Amino acid sequence: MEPMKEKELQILNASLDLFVERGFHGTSTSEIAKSAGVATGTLFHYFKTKEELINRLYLYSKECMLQEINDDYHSENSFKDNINALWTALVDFGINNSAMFQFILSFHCSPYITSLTKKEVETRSERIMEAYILGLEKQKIKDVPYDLIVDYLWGSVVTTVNYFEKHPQKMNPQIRDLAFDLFWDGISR
Amino acid sequence: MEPMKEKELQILNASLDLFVERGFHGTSTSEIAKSAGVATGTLFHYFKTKEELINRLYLYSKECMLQEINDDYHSENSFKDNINALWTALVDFGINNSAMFQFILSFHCSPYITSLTKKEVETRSERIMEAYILGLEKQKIKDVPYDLIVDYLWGSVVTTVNYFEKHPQKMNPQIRDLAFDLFWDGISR
DNA sequence: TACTAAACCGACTAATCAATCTATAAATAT
DNA sequence: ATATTTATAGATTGATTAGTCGGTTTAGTA
Repeated sequence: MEPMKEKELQILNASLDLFVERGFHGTSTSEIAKSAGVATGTLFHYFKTKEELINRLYLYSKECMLQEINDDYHSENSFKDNINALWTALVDFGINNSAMFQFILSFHCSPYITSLTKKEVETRSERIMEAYILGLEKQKIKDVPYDLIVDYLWGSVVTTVNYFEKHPQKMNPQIRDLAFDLFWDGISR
Repeated sequence: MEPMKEKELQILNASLDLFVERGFHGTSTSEIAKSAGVATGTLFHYFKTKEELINRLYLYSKECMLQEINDDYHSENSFKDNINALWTALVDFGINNSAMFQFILSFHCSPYITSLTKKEVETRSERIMEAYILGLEKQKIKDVPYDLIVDYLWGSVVTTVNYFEKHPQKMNPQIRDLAFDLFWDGISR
């Protein structure tokens, strides 16, 4: 991604919080501009339309998340350890970037995100996941459609992050590892 | 719930589809009225405000879902069989009532649903789940916080329903049972 | 210093929104 | 039969919206 102007980032960050809180149509461009400390004219200088804003915001958020799991794969580690590292990185990202995580969650199947944006994100996502995927040693994992396992991993991450959001006092590595076991013991034979 | 006038139901059904497709603020009351085949005046006769409409729609949807799992508990069956019946009933509801399921998913933590509505739904929900909960025999289940198990069950249902939505050709009882095993083997020791 | 282009501003506009209002028609009660 | 309430419609209203426009400031460059 190209480096971003300061005001552009301010607008992205302001709209991130507002979109999560009130949704796409529930947030007016003037509110975003005010919250970002810029004029509406400036907003439309950086983003041609409100739709372009949310699409760029989606790309930006996904990019942030993917960067977190980019360097976690180590071929010398066991398959379980690698999956655990991936799962944990995603959960940690969700906890430390609550708004971004919720945004990705809420908007990944939203009609405002164009299919072009989705495709761009998916291609990137698949390339990064590839390393983990290749390690999918069939003998240790149940004979279940590959993409069901992937969806199930993401579902488990989402459940865990939301659980920690709801019960912050229970947020500790022990329960986190316990939650991973719920996933791992489910998929392993 | 009280019996509903015909037009009231038409409005609820029309708004269900539109809210899922375009969100709360993305759907205008005039669109809802048109799609329901009534005038806007009629809509506001049955629902004082747009917010009341979405709250009543939420109650109505949850009620439909809870009715599906109301009579499935049988104390003479094993704990696993009961949990399986619950899980399967929820997945089947999600498949057969796609819009309602997505609506519940999207709006259960939405700011438009008042805390009063949420409380009303939760109380009802907890009373129905109680039977299943009581059967939670600790010796068969991992020693994990009770509400994490509940969240994890719901997460597993959501993942499974969405998977079937995405891959309709893979929607069969075999894969459904396989998905249940992913959940069950995760929580059982 | 003088020129240019990009960044930035906020008043403005046409469209759209939730909700109201007035007017009938239908149903129910007396 | 008559009075009263309820159901329905659609035109209307004041507020709000996404996006524009003309002008000003800032930053880079010759």
